[in-house]
Order: sequence, then C-alpha cells, then structure tokens
Amino acid sequence: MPELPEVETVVRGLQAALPGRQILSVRLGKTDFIDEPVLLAERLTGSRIAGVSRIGKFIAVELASGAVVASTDAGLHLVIHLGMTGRLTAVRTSEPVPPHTHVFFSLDDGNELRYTDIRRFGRMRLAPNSWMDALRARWGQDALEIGAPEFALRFGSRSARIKALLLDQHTVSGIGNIYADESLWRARIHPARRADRLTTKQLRALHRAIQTTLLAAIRLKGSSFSDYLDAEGKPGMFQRMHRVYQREGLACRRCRQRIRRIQVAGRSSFFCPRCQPAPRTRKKSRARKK
DNA sequence: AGCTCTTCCTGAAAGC
DNA sequence: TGCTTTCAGGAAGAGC
Repeated sequence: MPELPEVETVVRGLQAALPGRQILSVRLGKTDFIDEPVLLAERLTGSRIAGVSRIGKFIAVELASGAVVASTDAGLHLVIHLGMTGRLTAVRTSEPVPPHTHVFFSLDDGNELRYTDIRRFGRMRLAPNSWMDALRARWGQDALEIGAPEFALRFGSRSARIKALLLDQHTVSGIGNIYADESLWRARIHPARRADRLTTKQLRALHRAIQTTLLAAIRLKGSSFSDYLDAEGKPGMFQRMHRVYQREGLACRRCRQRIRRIQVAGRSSFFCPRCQPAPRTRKKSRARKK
C-alpha cells in the first residue's frame, strides 16, 4: 500500500523521467476514478511537464504554463492518489501492459506514463493552483516535516485513539497503516491508547519513531507487499524490516513475545502486548471486591 | 465539533 | 473440486 515512503520513491523516479517531456497523446480505459476524464485528456494532450512533487500521499505533476489561458488561477497540475493498489510507471512503450492499466500518456521521448490500479481506490484529477492550496490547507503537515513541539501540540490535545489520529491525514499527512504500526512499536505505544493520555516523553518518542521509520523506509524504496512498485516497476525492500506489520503470531524482535493483531479505527493493528502495554480498561469498578 | 463507522473495488485465501 | 465468504485499506461522508 503506498504511503509516504512509497509515494516519495515514485515521485523521485518520476522526477528523473518526466520534467521537460511533452505529452503527445492520452489514452483512457476505465475512468470511474478520474474527475472529468474527457476534459483531462483534452487539456493534457500537447502539454509539457514542468515538475513532480508530493503532498502527503498525493502526487502532483505540474504542467508548464504555455498554452494555458492567462488567468490568476493559471498553473495546472495533474493530481494522482495511488489509493492502495495504484501504480504510476514511466516505461518504454514497447513494455508489456499489465492488467488493469487504465491511463496511458505517451511522451515525446518514446516512453509512456502509465497508471495501473487493480482496485481503483486511487484518484486522478486536473487541478488549478487554488485546488492545490486548498489541499495543503486542509491537510496536516507532512509527517517528515513536522517538528516535535508542533507534533505534541496536534496530538496531545486529542481524545481519539492514537492509531486513528496517525491515520487521519488532517492531523499529519503521509502515514498509513503499515508505518503507523511500525512507528507505534518503535515508540512502545499501544495503538488503542488515547492520544491525550500519552506523556510528553511518549509523544516525543513517537515523533522520533515516525521520522526514523519513514526515512529508513525511503532508503529501501518503500514496502512491497502485494501490489506496490516504484516508477520503474521495481519493488521496495522495507517489508523485510517490518517489526510488527503482518507478523501476527511471530516473535517480537525485542522481547520474543508473540505479536498480536486487533482492530483499531477499523484497521488491522499489529503490536507487541509486552512492549506496548494496553490502556487501562476502566470498567465500572466491579473489581473492587470487598 | 469530535470521533467512529461504513462505503467504494478486486483478487487472494480461507471456509465449507 | 468448486462454490461462497472474508479480508485488505485511503479517504469521503454519514451517523452519533
């Protein structure tokens, strides 16, 4: 599943392949994940790519402002979210086309930018500068850029469970299920703990754990489980470093206790019951026997 | 307002 | 064997 490290890896790959290229033609398959597909194809045909960047888990392909009508809202971006099975690759046109490939942008260097997405949880749209600004405004700061004090401020005042907040892109952007679990393990925090019950020390540890985990994952070009591949179509290697994610029943790498799986915030959450102690359950104090 | 649950989609794997 | 059911999850929107 593409989260911050995977999207960052794809973006870096595309930065090497796309800037300066002209889009010669656009071919569409299924389009139910695209906002206004006909308009998108029309506007992109003949346009030139200026740059590629990441906003949270979104990929923004900036188009050169050449033919765009001069208005205050000039500056057009092709915005792509990979959902959970989306792939964006820049490959030779002669490369075989994988199943579920729904968008083809043929480029002026003989390559083709392709969007493949088995489950079509991804999104694609054309967006003006104002839309990009609105996205940045309603999204939380990037998980790699937020400082420790700001992090403690955003989380420490919330009563929701920490795992739910880590997944909520409005609080901090870029973290998904894998890196939430891996970071919580590293910081020794149970996923169901209320954020406002964490100590300052724990919030600081979690902030550090997130940075460390994300940077290590980027170095290994992300985690490939079932579907994720980078811009060249190659898998990442960070899944080999996972400490809890998808390791139910296996020994904790720190204490050998068996890793458990529970549901938190509607998602599978993997944790070590010894390293990450559960929150106090506080039932109606029936335990007060005598 | 803040928080949690449901929904979308497909294919792999488990269950019967 | 072959069918049905369950599960995976990002983010929007509904519901409490």
